[in-house]
Amino acid sequence: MVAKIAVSSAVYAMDKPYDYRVSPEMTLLPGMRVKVPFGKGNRMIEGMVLSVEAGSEDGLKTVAEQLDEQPVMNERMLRLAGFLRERYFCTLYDAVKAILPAGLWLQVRQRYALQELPPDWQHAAARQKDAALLVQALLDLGGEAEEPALIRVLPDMERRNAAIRYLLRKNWLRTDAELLHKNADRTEKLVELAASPEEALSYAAQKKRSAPLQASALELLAAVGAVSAKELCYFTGATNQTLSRLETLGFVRIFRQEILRRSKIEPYTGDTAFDLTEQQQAAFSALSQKLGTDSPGVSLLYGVTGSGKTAVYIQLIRACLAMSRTAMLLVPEIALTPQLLSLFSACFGDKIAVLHSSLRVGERYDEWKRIRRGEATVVIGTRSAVFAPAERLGLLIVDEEQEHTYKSENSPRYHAREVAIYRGAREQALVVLGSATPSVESMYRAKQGIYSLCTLPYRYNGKDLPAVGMIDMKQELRNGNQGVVSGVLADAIRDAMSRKEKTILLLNRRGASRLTVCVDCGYVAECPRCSVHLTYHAANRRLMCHYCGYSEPYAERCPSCGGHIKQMGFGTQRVQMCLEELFPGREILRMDADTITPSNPHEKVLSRFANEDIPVLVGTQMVAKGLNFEDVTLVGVIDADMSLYVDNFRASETTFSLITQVVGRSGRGSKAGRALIQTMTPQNSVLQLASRQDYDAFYEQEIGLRQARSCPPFYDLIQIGFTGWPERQVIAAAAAFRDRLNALLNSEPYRQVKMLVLGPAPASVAKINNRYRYRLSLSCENSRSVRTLLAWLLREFSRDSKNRDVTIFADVNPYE
DNA sequence: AGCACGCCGACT
DNA sequence: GTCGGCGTGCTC
Repeated sequence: MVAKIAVSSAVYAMDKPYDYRVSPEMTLLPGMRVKVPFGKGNRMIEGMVLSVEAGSEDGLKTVAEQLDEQPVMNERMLRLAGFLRERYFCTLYDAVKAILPAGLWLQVRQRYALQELPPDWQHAAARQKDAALLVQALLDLGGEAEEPALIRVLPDMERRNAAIRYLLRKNWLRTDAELLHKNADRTEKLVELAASPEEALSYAAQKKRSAPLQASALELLAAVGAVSAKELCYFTGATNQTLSRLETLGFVRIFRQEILRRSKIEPYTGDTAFDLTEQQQAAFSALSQKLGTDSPGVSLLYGVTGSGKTAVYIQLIRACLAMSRTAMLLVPEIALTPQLLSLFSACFGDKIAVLHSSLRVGERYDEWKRIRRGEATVVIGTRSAVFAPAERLGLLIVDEEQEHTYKSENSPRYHAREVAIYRGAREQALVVLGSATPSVESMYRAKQGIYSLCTLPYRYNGKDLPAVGMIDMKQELRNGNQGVVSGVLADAIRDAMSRKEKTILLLNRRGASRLTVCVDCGYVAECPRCSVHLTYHAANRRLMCHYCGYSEPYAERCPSCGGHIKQMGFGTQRVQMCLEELFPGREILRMDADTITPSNPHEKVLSRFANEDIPVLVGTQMVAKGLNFEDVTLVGVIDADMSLYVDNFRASETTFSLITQVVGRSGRGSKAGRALIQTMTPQNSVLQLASRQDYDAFYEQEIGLRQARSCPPFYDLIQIGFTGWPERQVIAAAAAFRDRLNALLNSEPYRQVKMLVLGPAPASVAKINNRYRYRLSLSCENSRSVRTLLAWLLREFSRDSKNRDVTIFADVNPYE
């Protein structure tokens, strides 16, 4: 028999199914993982069996080991892997890894080894027939075996376990758990002191001069005993190299451990029998009609913030379960939706399975198994949950479908919404895209009739949307206010405080960060390996690079002229300080990537804001989404322009969506809400429309621009990325690729393909880790023939020895 | 990517 | 003469 196998070590240019001989004693089925010898050195690598057929075994290598007793992917999942490969230019195995849970690679295999047996062991075990059977089998296998081998000898689990216990008790057998394969995704590298603290400290004192990093790492460890490698590097500036040096010296032990973290589901206290409003009922009827039909298609559920989309979701899922089909709800970010989780758990109890990245590997794997066995019929999760092995899928909901978190940043660079639509079509499941500010692409398709459209135009509580005011920061500057909080906003906050109402402030600071500059000579601290500025972290008093992890100690004096170093620009911290000055004695709560840690998670910050006497919450994007606080009546956007003037065709859409969402946080309770937007460009039409919450007008304006610029939804944008060193070689390689592509586009059969090729241009971060990054931008119809052409060119590029030092990759409709 | 093969320069 | 530099080509 011949198996076609997708191998793990294949890079894109050499990715194809490889044929292997299957020995007769192996029962291989498609969807099983295997180990196979590969390449000249016959090193053992992982593979996924795609098919097993009779055929010529001439010159084939043989499958070495079977890793699964049962297939872990069914035919449909294998087809999905093929779809990902074709659509997102990744290898088949990358697709497999995206589809399967990380826990599958962390499966613990019990390994058993025989110990020295007494000479009369057969006699001693005469009354333990099962145990004798296992011992004989182990002897035949050379004294050692793994669980599956013992299962073959003694399939009955109860009897097998009893026999094993007996042998372990007698010390005839030893067992240890062998990690089959370490998937580092959700494990954490920990460093622990291996010597006594005294020893470590004396070595540290001695090496203070010659190896200051080793010294400070040891000092920290002497104080705390064990710490994650990441934190250790963060606080001392040590690198992994420092740590491995300390390990070889015998001062520390480095090991991996699963991250222990799980967001608990808070009990839900409200009612779970929903009386749908008229508009909700209308949407529900329209959507539920499609459930269970032959081609239910895709529906866009466009409901303004607070219109009650969740109630519609719940009723739809109930209807879907009633047809004994399963349902899936994708959300942009689990951590931000604790309220949603408790609601769903109240409605569906044990039927729900929750999948997201901050689960422990084991938990994630357990949830995956529950879904596969059909025990869990409602799947809730983030991006990768779209691959959940749900059978008889009837409904796929993508909530806040415009969110960028649905797009994967690394290979396979898939978009969960697109995968959901693919699955929906394959599995005859209804796809519902929900949003208060739909992506322009989805709304366009709805208006074209490709998707059906359901609208929830009114707020659930019947309240008007908050009144929104614009504050011209240019005017503020002219009036001599250099601060980050305008007089008008400060007055409004004070006003809200006096009524014991609360304020949320959004700092829209995507991509922007503080600069560390010398006020005397203008020196700016930059990363030596990347083309970015270093940012100051107060926690460890170091300047850090967010891209490569480089860090250096913060110096008070300029390294080039000895002048004064100052922090420029502002972050949430600066806003917080500014407010503390304005309102002495009042606590100002801050929520951003720096303040959210495992010991201080979202939920904790949010519950403090809800329950304590804290008048203001200031934070980044994370304060914009999904929060529901009764007494928040004021929302302020500190710098609305920030995300507007970036080089990205989605900038307007993102800004519009963010401002609409955060404005919607105001006035959710009984009192009317208000919002204030600070901007340097109050005349900007996107801000104007966002302040009026006028999505329809925004859409009309934006769709025109998209058409004029050949952007999605009219054409797909395929970005070809080139990274390497030196810079001119990267540029030359990108230019050569462009010329080759243009030449092909000018000849048959591609003459009729419409494609606009731009570049090469440096990527937004032009250098990371000493590798230069350039890209070509292709605007084109994303047809099969275009993809085939690009796939072929990508392969050719990698095979060309001129491009040895340049790596190439494609990204379809990147968000960046 | 990784690994071996192969063809040239610097050494015991 | 050989050890090893890395350019080249292939992976069932």
